[in-house]
Amino acid sequence: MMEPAGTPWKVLIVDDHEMVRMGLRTYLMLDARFEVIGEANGGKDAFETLARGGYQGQLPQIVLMDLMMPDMDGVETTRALLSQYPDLRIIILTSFLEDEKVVEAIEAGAVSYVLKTVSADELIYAMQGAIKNMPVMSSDVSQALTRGLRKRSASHEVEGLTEREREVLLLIAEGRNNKDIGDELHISIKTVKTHVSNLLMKCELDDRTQLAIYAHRKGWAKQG
Amino acid sequence: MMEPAGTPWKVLIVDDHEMVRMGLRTYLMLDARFEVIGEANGGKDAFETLARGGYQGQLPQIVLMDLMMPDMDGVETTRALLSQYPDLRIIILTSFLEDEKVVEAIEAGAVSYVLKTVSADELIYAMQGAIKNMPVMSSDVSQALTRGLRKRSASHEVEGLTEREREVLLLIAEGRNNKDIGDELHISIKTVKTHVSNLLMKCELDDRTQLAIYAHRKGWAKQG
DNA sequence: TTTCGCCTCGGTCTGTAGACTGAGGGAAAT
DNA sequence: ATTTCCCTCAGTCTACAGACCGAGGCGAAA
Repeated sequence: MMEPAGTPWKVLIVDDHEMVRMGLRTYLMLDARFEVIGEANGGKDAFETLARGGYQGQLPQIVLMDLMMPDMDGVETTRALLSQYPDLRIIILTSFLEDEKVVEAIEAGAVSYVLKTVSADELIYAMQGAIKNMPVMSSDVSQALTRGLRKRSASHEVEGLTEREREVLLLIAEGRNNKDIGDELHISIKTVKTHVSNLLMKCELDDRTQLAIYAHRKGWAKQG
Repeated sequence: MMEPAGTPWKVLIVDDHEMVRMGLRTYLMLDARFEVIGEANGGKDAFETLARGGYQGQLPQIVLMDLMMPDMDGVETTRALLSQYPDLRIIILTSFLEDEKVVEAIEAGAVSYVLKTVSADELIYAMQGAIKNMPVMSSDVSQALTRGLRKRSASHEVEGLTEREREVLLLIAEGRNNKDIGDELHISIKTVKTHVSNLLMKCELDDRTQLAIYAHRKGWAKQG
């Protein structure tokens, strides 16, 4: 990825909040090194537009991507985009600092993870880092990253449950049914049932209600 | 609240995300009827600045307030501000549509509740409504409001669970099945089902797993 | 006495849960 | 190269869950 002297880096903004897109555009208008070539209000929108040849035939080099979007998750979109366009530099923008999400985002190939509370200066600094493929993260974010990694490695040993089983367990602990869980995890209801059966066997319990209680007692459930 | 002809309405933006503030300011620069006189990055910031006399001695007439902020909640800030400055017109801005939050916001005195996904046009329309003290809400929001009110009125009676229903609920929260519960309480499985159905209706939940979680969240369950 | 709420029980019916069996693919370890 | 583990999915079957219907007894309140 060579910088053509004098040519601004082409930026795509993906966020479902128009006012955030507007704010970002305003940020970047201040800096001649970047040019916003397009906006998308969701992951699907972004993906489809790129598949159709980009914005006025242009492909972005940098993508600023919101994490929480209604149609396609930012992490998921990151994975999808990078599988097609591996040279994209994707920066995740988010309001919340969730340890797991940070890990997922970086795993998905995002170069940086930036909180929406940052100033224009800090964002542009992160974007400059992105060009050089150098992650620029605040100490908050890097702490969350290491915490998330620790949690994950720790939870790998938890009760001999697999990653997937734990995901299913947490959703059960939220009161979701199998159909719901399948939709959430993008797997069939059959597979969900398999995981539930395995959970019941491993935890030596009789039904999903007991699983939900179990998770809450262990403090694994959200807002428990 | 009289409109001085030709004088723009003074707006205060309260949001912890600088890029949202920037976006909003850019929105409002397009409209001469509004002038952003100040910004705050949180509830406390806003409150303290107003207490010190406002922004360059000016007090806002309209406040655009984010709901989720780290230091002081948008609803809380709304309540606090209105108790001091009852003429403020506060519009809540948020990313998420939570039934309860909508109700709380309106109760706190916010004139409107607007999603961050709206366009500049729609926001300005809501602000014009705010001037006239007329709530302008999308159908999404008004539905959430009515849903939230229903839920609340229902949950006020949730203490209207009968003795028997509470007993059944606690047993469900222990992970017992209907047969078990029937044996425990010396009643038929049919009667247990009746109580469970009534519980589901009163608590507005879908199945016994959600009932168990509900009881645990309320702290009603044993060893919860 | 009538009314009302609660508890009790029955039947029917549909949908989901969960057990059980079998099977293919991928990734990592040996 | 083989084993092993995990994730995935299918089909079948039984049991339970829960909705919806109706109904009787019982005690407290109007």
